[in-house]
Amino acid sequence: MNPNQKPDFFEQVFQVVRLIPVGRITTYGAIARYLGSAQSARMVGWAMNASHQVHPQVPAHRVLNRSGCLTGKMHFDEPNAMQSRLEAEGIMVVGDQVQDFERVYWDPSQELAL
DNA sequence: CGATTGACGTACG
DNA sequence: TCGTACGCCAATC
Repeated sequence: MNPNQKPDFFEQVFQVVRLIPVGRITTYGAIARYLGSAQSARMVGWAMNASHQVHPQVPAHRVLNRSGCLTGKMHFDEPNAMQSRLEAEGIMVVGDQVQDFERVYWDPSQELAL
């Protein structure tokens, strides 16, 4: 990376994603909104794309879209990895869609509410 | 430098 | 209620 280690939007996203508890998930929009870029949910997804080469391990598999669908499963080393990890954490996934989405949903602006 | 795409979300039909 | 269209911001072609 560049020596200009300013508060990158990407790093901000990684930080929040890492705070997601096991067995819980969140959405791109929720993270974007928490960072103040509510209308830049796409940037969150873009950041996730870089999360593979970043820091320890960013639980990108815990980040889904507003529908609770595993939109980014195809971007993992193996499309099956995302669902497998979610199921391993107790999250039921059927048809690339998370079950009990509302129950496992974790909102940073709510849990990390300032 | 300009056009297109993208791990999304909201609005409209 | 479901399907389609448009908007945002940044990176890549």
